[in-house]
Amino acid sequence: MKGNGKTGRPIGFDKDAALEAAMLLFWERGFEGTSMADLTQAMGLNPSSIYAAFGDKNELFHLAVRRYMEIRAQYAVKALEEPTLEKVVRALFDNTIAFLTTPGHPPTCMTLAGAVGCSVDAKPARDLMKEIRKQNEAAMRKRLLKAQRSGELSKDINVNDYTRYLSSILAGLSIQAANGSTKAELKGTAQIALRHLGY
Amino acid sequence: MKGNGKTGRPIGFDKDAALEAAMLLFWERGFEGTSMADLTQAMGLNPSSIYAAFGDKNELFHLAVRRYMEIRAQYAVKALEEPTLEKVVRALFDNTIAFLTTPGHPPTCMTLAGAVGCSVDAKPARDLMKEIRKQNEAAMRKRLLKAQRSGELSKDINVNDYTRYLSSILAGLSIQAANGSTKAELKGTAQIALRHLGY
DNA sequence: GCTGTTCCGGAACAGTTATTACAGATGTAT
DNA sequence: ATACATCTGTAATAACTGTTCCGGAACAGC
Repeated sequence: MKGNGKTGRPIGFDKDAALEAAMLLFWERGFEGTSMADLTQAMGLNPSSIYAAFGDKNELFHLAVRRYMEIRAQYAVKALEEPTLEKVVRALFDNTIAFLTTPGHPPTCMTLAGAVGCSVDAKPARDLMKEIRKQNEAAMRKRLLKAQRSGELSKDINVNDYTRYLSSILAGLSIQAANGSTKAELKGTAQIALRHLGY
Repeated sequence: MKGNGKTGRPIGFDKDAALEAAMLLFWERGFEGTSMADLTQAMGLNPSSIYAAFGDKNELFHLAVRRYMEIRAQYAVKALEEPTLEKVVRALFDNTIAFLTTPGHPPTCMTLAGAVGCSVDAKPARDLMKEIRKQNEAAMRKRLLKAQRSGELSKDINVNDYTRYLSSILAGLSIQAANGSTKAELKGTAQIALRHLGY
């Protein structure tokens, strides 16, 4: 890592593709359930190449999660950018369900599959998942506060509680999907949620 | 396992206490995050004693989960036994929150901490968790169907969707608690949920 | 007292874990 | 062409994985 990168033998593989493969494997098996041997196979690389390009397992996991957030989890960010509160909430549900039922990746949030219960060694990974879940919630809260200021959300409502409520339902949907619920079933669940929310 | 158990050296430890220790460890660290070495230490037993008394790691996990369901997770069963639908729903939230905030054990459902994402070796454990989550949901559905027959729940409501909706919120609360939410925060969340449910 | 059965402690097992060392290959810059 | 920097493949590392084996201890029934 000390060179200027303009000399020496250049890297012989697609770094993005390799990280994508690692991300998908971590997503499916979690941090602890994914071994370096699994990763070498899925990424098509030797251990040394992985360590040189991405660091150790923890750093690789970090990078994989970052990639997940930037490429896969933008549906939530996009939903919060909708102009009205109703559109925001509807988009949150629609996008989440579309995300959870997209073929080619596990039907769960990586933040739940990554690590919930885990060994002491994997605690950093678990804390990272927790941190991201809280960040997502904070982004939602920010949007709901804005809606409250604009009058779309009653001033009588405790935004913190309301945020946690919404966040809970969405996390619950992820568990539902992991349980094997179909897209139609998830939509039915969301419809009831939306009705109860007044939409 | 061939003897009649009436002869030979008797067991020298409290089987229930040992299983309780194993259950707590699995609850906190999940199936994969808990090693046999961890278990021998927590249970205060040698490997041979564990294998003789409980079978291998998979069987021990099964027994631990069974103990969890019988001793720790009865709050959900009890809630469903309430006489009216409103009392059932209120008890589901109250009991769940009390459960999640009880000191002495992790602030999550074992069915979520046990295994969500995991290696292929741990798939049986993950499937067991999924199976139990679905069983819990089936019990809720049964109670809601009864409420619909008695007229407490509108016939226009799709009970399957309604069950999944309730189940989702409760699972979401468990994630909330794992995120570090306090009892007061969980109660605030539940209050909004109850209001939206019409209570 | 024996005899038979079971349990206990600890070492040993083969396989896997993440990680690194090393030799050779492959490129760039001069 | 030569020197240098980096990457790649393989093999080794030490620690840990779940599981089993074995000598001896501890009990029940006779």
